[in-house]
Amino acid sequence: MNKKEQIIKVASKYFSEVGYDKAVLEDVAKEVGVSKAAIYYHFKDKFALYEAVLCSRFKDLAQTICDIDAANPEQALREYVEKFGGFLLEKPCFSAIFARELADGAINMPQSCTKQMSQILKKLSAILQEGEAQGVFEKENPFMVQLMIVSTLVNYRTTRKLRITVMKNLKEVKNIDAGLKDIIPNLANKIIKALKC
Amino acid sequence: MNKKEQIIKVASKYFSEVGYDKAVLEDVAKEVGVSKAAIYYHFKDKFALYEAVLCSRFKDLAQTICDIDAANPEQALREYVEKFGGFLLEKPCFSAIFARELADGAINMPQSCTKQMSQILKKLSAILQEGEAQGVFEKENPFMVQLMIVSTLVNYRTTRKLRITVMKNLKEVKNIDAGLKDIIPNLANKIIKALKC
DNA sequence: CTAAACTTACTGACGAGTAAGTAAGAAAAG
DNA sequence: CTTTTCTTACTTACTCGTCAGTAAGTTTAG
Repeated sequence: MNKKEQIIKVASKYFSEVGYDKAVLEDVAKEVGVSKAAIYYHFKDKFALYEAVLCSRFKDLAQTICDIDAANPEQALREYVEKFGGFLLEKPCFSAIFARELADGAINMPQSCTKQMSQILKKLSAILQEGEAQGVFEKENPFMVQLMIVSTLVNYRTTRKLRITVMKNLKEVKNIDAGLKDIIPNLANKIIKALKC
Repeated sequence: MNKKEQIIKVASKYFSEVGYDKAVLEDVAKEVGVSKAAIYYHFKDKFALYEAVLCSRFKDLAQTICDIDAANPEQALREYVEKFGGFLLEKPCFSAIFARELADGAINMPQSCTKQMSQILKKLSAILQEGEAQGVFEKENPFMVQLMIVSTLVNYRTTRKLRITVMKNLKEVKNIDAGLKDIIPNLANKIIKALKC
């Protein structure tokens, strides 16, 4: 791994943990073992570094999603959820970054990333339409379905500590929580069930 | 409305629009028509102002949710989604604030607010358990159900512009999107269907 | 009159970004 | 071949804008 990639990786961690505004390039630099100015050697500015983080992740995610090729719409939708969830498991920093982008309305998201998001939604929309055409799924707003999947997954990741806090306050929900990995198949089942005719 | 409440209201708008870090007290002060120091007269610091915004909203939301009293679990769950969504419609600034808190894992959320969140989840958990006991609903992780409802609703609100951008990129999803108000009953139906035995 | 509710004019910490420089290696010139 | 020049990949030591917070004072309301 070259230095530029090291910078991207460490920055990705900071953007994830503390968000864009609180992520400080001096901290990133120290952890990589370079000076802050070295980061400016490789990236025009802080935002360019953030873009580098975002774009590589969205590119990989879109590729993962567009590679879905299932025998039927139900299986395709299951794979959609599983592939999405699997990606979040594989890239631990991405959930929080994604969740913050959703929460902020993605107003500063580079166009290449919104393009990838469009491709991702296109895939989901195609699955839903095929399901509808085959009489397997009811017609449904793909944006709402997308958010039921995506925001649930990413926020499930980001709210881990919050859930523990909430559980401490309540007796009724003890030992009910699970990790992200465990809810992926569950969520897939629920989304499919919600959509089935 | 007294000055303190005006400050809370305007601050709520800024916290919603640009997030905590980017919300600048000088801007809040100008819009209220006071000096920044006057804000410090009423609130200890910026975070205390944020807490005031958060706590009043969560208190009202928890009250709204805990007042749900339906004849059966299915109706109760429907009301849960409708009341939650209705609250977000009534308090336009709250969705983005809530979404950012979820995305950040609510690590700085005051205890009184996490307490209210616990009460809200307690209500949902009770509805789900009653539904399970009556053989109406399958057993399900209440955190996941909560996020399917809450994160979908709040992020539906925050991603309005993003959805327009995404729609511009795609031909297949034209004229499919809807406002938050329109998806509330739809989401309720889908959640209920997903959970029904 | 007093206390509450403000004001102006700051201070100082923080962090993004930069100017000027250096070291090492590669390429070009003689 | 050796020396000069150029390039890449950094470095230190800043600058400067921003904004949270504050001191000292003034104004307003009761």
